[in-house]
Amino acid sequence: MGGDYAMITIKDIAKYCGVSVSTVSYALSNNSTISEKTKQRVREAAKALNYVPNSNARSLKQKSTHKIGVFVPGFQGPIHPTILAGIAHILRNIDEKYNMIVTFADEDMSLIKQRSIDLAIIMDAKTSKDLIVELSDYMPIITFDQDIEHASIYNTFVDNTKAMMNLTNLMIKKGCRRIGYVLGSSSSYHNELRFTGYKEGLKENGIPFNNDLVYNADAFTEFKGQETISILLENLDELPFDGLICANDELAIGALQALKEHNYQVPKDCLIAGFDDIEKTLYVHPNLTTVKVDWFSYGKQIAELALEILNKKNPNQSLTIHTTIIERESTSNLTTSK
Amino acid sequence: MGGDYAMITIKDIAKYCGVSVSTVSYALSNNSTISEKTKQRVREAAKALNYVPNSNARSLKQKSTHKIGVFVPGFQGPIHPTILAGIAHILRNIDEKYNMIVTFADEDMSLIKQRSIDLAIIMDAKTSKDLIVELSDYMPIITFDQDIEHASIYNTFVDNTKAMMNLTNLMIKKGCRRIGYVLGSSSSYHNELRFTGYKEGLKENGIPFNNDLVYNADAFTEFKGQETISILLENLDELPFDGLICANDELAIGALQALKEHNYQVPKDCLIAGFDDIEKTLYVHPNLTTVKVDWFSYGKQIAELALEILNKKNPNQSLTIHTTIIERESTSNLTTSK
DNA sequence: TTGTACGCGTTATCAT
DNA sequence: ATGATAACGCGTACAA
Repeated sequence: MGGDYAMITIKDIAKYCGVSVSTVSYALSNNSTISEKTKQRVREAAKALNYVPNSNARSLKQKSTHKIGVFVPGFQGPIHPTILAGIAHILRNIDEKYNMIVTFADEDMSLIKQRSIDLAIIMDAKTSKDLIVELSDYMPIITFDQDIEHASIYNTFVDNTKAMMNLTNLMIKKGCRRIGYVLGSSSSYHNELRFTGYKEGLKENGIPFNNDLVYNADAFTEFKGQETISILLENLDELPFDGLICANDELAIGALQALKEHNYQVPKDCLIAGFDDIEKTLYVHPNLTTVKVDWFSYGKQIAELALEILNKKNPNQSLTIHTTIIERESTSNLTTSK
Repeated sequence: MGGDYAMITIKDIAKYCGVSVSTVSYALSNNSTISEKTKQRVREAAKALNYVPNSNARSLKQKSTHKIGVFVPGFQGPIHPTILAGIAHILRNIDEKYNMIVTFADEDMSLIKQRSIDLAIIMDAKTSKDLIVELSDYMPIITFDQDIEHASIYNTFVDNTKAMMNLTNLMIKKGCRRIGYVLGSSSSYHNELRFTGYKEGLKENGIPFNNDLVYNADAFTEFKGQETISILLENLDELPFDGLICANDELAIGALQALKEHNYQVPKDCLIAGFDDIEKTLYVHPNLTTVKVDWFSYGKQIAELALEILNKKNPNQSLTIHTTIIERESTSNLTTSK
């Protein structure tokens, strides 16, 4: 028989202590005009009565909820959980308490418009730019992988291009001279950025870009990676590349499979690398060199950005997240030098 | 240059339309005492001015937030994401809108005590019973795998025992007569319940329980499963069991590995099954029979329970979630009959 | 040092 | 059919 959930208010404390509500309010917010003695009495009463301030009343009055909303497309996969943990880590360790509340991104984003939160972090790629701009009328917005120049919109990015440049550099340093590239889905923004990084990496090292070494899988799946490279190798007597960079790990794992099927050995005959550091990169043989984003650190950076915004520190409106290359067996030394 | 995020209130609409605030409020809530004409005018003004009701003011007045809080230990793994999707699925498809808010379970559960939500779903096993009981003073609480008899606490369970009974029945039906059991971590509640199910399954079929066929891995890991069975088999010429039930999938996968290493064939020489339906059960050979909980459906059931509670329908305070056996190769027919 | 009074935005009661 | 006004719980300027 669910009860009535009686609520204790400062009024109750006032009555209990025989003082006015404002005295209670002042005492609880540790205002210096209240005598230490009454403060003590009020605090004890508050504890005795199990008083907790009503957040709705407080938010209404202060025009601030002390809540940060995170809008995710879903909770699947390793990325979002880790980012959320990073955000929570920062938010837990500050004195001024902020609650992190997570929700599915939906059409209307009502939590924002109804002002249930003070700041929104939109991790959902499907939310349209127009909607984000509209939402920024209500509160500051932090985006992920969007590029919207607008007041009170703060964009965060993974530096895909730089990361792929670094990977290309690595292969060249390892002795590769004919580096192939497997493209992912052509409609993807990431695909383009990563490809650019590959080309810039070559350029930086004075290696001419050769379009014949670019293979378009037009998807980010293991299957397409396998198929693309398999079809290629069927008509060739020898490997056209001594290194192969793939737009993501799935493609690389598929390509690795295709190479094995055609009796080429990695990393003996060619090096191979992917992007994203998915779990499976550890299970394949040889295990796969890849680019990893430190999502936990990213979460922490977002949370710090959020706090700066809320504290009106006018932080930079663009934040780049750095990446690390995870070197594994698939790029240990090349032995054949053709 | 963050702006000031001007807020439009019913006051603004009232001014705009030249009516009083109460008229606006009535019009927007479609009260029958307001003429159709002014309703129309007010609605248009609201749309023109981009009016959205302030949820804090509304909650303060109505003593209800229309928000449901879900407290999770983390977002890792396949279970919680799926449950959340199930909850969201129900909450999206009702006319009376409720927002789902997800948070990490922390020490103080301030969102509850501050009345930022109307009902809490606590999915975190670490939250103490005492705290849950305390929290139930503030609002209805739905728990997971707890057993707390108390007003306004609603417990939900997976029926581990029944599931394991069913699995034992299946093996017996397939011809097994000497069924072994691998225990998981002894401190786990689930471990106990599942073991009970195994014993009851035997009993139901008139097969005496034999403690020599119980192997204690004392953990839920693949490694411990492998180790436990491997050590066992080293000192034996033949298999002591013709079926092996493991307290979870990790253990079963480890045990499977050990059997292979000792040149036993599954399911030819013995059947094997696990519990949880983790993804890897599909990748091992033979792929693994297991017990699956339909977490999406569970999420839907929780959400429906929540709505019944909020609508004062006085639902049952205990909800059992059912399971399904997923039959795969590891329990196809036994061929050797010793 | 403490109390009175008002406002935050909304809804609901009571007049008009 | 519409408007004035009180109330929700809290915070704070001002008065005492």
